[in-house]
Amino acid sequence: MTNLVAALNAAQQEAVTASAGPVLVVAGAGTGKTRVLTTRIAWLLAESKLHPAQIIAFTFTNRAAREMRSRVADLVGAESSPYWIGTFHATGLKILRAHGDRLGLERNFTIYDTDDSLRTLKRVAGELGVDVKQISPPLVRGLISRWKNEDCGPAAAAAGAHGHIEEQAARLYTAYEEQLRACNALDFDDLILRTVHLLEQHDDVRLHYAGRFQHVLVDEFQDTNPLQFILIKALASEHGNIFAVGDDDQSIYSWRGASIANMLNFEEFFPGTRLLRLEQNYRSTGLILRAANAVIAHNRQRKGKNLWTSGAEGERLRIVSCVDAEEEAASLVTAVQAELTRDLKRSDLTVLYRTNAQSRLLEDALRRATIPYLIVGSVHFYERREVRDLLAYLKLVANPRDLVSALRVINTPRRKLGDVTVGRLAELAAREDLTLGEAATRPGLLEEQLPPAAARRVRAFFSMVAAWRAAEPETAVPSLLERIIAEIDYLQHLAATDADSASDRGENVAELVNAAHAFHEASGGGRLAQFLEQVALISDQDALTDGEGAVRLMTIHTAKGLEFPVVFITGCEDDLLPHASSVWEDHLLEEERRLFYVALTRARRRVYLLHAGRRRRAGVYEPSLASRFLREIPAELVAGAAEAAARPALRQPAASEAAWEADVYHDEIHYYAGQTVLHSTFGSGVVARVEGSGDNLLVTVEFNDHGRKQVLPKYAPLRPLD
DNA sequence: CTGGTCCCCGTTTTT
DNA sequence: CGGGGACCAG
Repeated sequence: MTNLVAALNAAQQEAVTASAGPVLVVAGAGTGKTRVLTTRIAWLLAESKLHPAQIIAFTFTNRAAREMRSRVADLVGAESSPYWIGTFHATGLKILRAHGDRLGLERNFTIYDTDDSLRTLKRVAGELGVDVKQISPPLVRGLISRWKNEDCGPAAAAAGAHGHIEEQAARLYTAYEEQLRACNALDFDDLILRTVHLLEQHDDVRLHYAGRFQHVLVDEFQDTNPLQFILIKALASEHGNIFAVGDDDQSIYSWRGASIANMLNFEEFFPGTRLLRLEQNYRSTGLILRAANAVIAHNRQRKGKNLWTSGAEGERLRIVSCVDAEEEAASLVTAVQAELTRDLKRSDLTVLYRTNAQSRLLEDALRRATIPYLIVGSVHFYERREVRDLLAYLKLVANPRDLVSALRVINTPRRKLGDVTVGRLAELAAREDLTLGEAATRPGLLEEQLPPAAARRVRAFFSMVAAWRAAEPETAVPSLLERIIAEIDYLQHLAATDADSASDRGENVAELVNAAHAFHEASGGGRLAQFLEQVALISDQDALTDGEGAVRLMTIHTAKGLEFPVVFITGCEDDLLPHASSVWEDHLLEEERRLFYVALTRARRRVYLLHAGRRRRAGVYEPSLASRFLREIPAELVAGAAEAAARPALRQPAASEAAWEADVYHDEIHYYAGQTVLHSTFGSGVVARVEGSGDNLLVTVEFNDHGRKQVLPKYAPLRPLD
């Protein structure tokens, strides 16, 4: 199997062929991390004669799982590829579906996503009389999530709670857990937490898995949280063959409970660990790497490494200073258009930002310039109201105890079942320990509390649901969905609710139906429960990505793991990148710096760094300073302004000083033959000829050191020296 | 119970 | 500036 590793460099080979036992590979951005993981799997299968079922690999995103699966399949063939390659959540789910009964879980449990959890929490807060103005449900949800990720139950949370807010949150946590149990539902964190409990409390189950999996592989190990690490350790508890790949410099999820300590202390957890480093980068130009190295060197919390490349130095990074965020958007468009006149496709260009809110302005500008663009993974398809409504119907069909879904759709479309009626129904059901549907069909029960007309309407709704449920076993998922849409006259409901958005929302409904058809075909007639599972764990970077001809826009977080020829990093300003909430504490600031590092290292060839002197926040202009991270990039790596102008862009206010760079991008410079100009790469020269105008302006320059060149000022800035 | 109005608040990042 | 929730008048 030498051909497997022949094309790898020495460090990669060492990692791929490492002997059994704990291995930690510190793999910098673009050093072939995925390649090492996939080749390692192939190598294990071939060399150690392992069966595919003896290998388990974890990723963080579905996208990464899919890529790993397909690349392993390329190496060993689809038939011999491991079955257990997936995200932590998906893998937990798989295990819980198989053995959850040992924890008292019913087989058809529902997965509650963030929104479902929040609704549950709000309802519980109402019941407990907790003031949601004082104790905000999203905050509590965050706390509960953190507790769960530290394997801390309601009792322990209450015991360790500090202050009023945490005490109240712990109280809500208790009630929330009871609610989930009553609804036969698990939230995202439970998928891992319960799996851990299952393995801890039932040794036969632990042995079943830990005995079977001979090798545990983990991608993006720096993003694991303590709970995920416990899961990994449990699965590796029999043999200790753990192969983790990560980059401490790309740890950007500590807010989600990820602990860089897992990475920094790996060797303590696993004595005898082989520590390997991948530092040769195959992605970016030398200058981009030098910039990234220089920036990240300011962090103290790191293992330390230095990326290098044997490839070209490439072009310097370009800082684009703008007066305000509107101008930043305009400059982006100009730069994008300039790039498109080179040999690049729109999909080679990617625009990054810190917060989703920044995209609106950029989108507006791109739209005005009729440049096709694609937002990757912001408002998730499955989070749209119309999609969630319909999914709630399906969830209610699949799980009669799903209270959140029942409450969501009982009066959508309007059925004259308002808060009062529904509240009384819920009370009756709780009192009798019944589901809403059972309470509704129990003879005479509704009449205790409800007027006859209301009781009739409630019954009508639940008999409709019951009919769907009865039909479900022999109905294909897409047919069931179409039937529901027709019977509740949902498209009519959309039109009546908001005529403007009805057609967009209608398209989303159609898209959901398409997804159901696609699922039906792909799964060979899979059941409703499977469909809902798949939907629950998918985030739709996976769903709608036919953006070949579009410029991509996404958050830096979303961009992790991807690479692009040209990257535009927008909003390089203090209080945005680094984010305002993170500048006051060192370890938070370091995470922001890692984020910036991730952004830089996405680029293969060119990087644009845009920033604005002011930006609207909540409708009001606020002044913005250039990001401190820009100052951490050595001046000689930055194009144009670097030498002569000493980067005026980095000072504030930028109004007059920013004009120079703004000029470059706004093409307000008039060139003429005989003019002396300065080029960022070729140095100084004399203009020989000027042709064309606007975007097509072509200037022929006789450079002092590089001879005669034709230059498009649009993308190769020329600074007049006269 | 519905539909309208008003006001508040906000924004970090995601499985 | 925009969305969502609270509140009030039919």
